[in-house]
Amino acid sequence: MERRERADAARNRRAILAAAEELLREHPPEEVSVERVAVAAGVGKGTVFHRFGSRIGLMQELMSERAHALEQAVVDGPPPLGPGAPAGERLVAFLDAVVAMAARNAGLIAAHEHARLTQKAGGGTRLANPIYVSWHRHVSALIAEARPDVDADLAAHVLLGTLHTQPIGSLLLSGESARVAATLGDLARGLLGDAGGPLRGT
Amino acid sequence: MERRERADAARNRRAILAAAEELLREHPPEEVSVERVAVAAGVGKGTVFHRFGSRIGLMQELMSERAHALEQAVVDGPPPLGPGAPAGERLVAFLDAVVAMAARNAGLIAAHEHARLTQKAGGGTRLANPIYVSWHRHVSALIAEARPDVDADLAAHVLLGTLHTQPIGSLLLSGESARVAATLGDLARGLLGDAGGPLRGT
DNA sequence: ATATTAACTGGACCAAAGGTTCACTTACGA
DNA sequence: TCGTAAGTGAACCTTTGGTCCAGTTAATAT
Repeated sequence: MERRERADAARNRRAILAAAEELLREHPPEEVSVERVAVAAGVGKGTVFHRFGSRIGLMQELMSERAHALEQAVVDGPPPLGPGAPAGERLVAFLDAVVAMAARNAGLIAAHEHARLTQKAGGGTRLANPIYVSWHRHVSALIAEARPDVDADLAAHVLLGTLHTQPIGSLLLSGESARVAATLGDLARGLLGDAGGPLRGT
Repeated sequence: MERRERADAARNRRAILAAAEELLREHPPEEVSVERVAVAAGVGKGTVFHRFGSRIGLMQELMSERAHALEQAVVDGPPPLGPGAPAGERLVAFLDAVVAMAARNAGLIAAHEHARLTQKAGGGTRLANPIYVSWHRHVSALIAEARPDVDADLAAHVLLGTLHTQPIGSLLLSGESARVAATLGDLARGLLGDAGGPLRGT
């Protein structure tokens, strides 16, 4: 018979995630070692690795929790985020939503990036991050739909990759996410050849 | 009297730089430890740190060598890279040149990024990298000149930060720099509201 | 209730890498 | 030739991601 997760394991898993979340909210990622998370959660280091495989695994689990809501809104939700609106509008709406999410989790994103670079295996492509992949696919598809003549795949990497970048990361941390959303919107509209151009607000 | 660099020190410095360059050309950055560079250069690890201060210091020295030529072309050289051409043209020309340089040194850029994330101090902003700062200032100024209404500072970060991003990095490594240059050009032209829009080639 | 078992646990342990120390050596000016 | 500041490099330190494994325990079968 299929055994489900043991009660104690589930409790510890939640304790670890909560501890990591809290530590990342109050400390820069490079100060949040796996061991420290384990201590804060009241478990041994081995347990953390047993459950999450690696530092990256832990970060990814945290990311997934957060990304799930956005994912649903895109697939099922009402326009302009969900299906139904024109591609251009959906793209801008999605970028807004992603920036908002990134702003709320700037520390976590930085930590994930930190973990990725710290790891040994060179194979640690960002394409191994399922969340990034799904976001990229979405943005890329929207761009291609609106402008079949541009390199949608690459443009999507530029727009999304920005969020993993340090100068933008610190802006998000300092609460200037509106600027980031506006600029990404300008770039996207410009790329799609929107007649209004990058002028915003006017 | 002012003493200049000792002959043996100069010899070792060049040996270290050459060894690092060679190793980075043939191995992914996370496999090129400072110690390995030292061994390849035939010196002790302490010497490397004495000369360059840290892993980042070493990488930055290598970058500077490469960036110097481009710097000159921008300040002194003929248009459209140098002064004289309209801002929009200078911007596109500069992005082309930067992408070309990044393509030639993709391994080095990845290594620098790797070093930055590995270091302890949280203060390791990218703004501590003088080359990035000068590039950013240039791009930002050009954008502001052409379109005073957009957030030039941030747009410049998006355009340049892209080059430090992993998906784009691997494209550069695999020789697809033309795509990268084209897409950055599309984005820049779109942002500047160029009538031609992002259509290229047509 | 008891036995069985597979999953869970956690602290000791390991290796890699950046960085520091310091006694020793050496190039260079006087 | 001599004094010295600069240069050198091997041993050592520390941190951290990750592994090991012997002991523990929750869930299931009898």
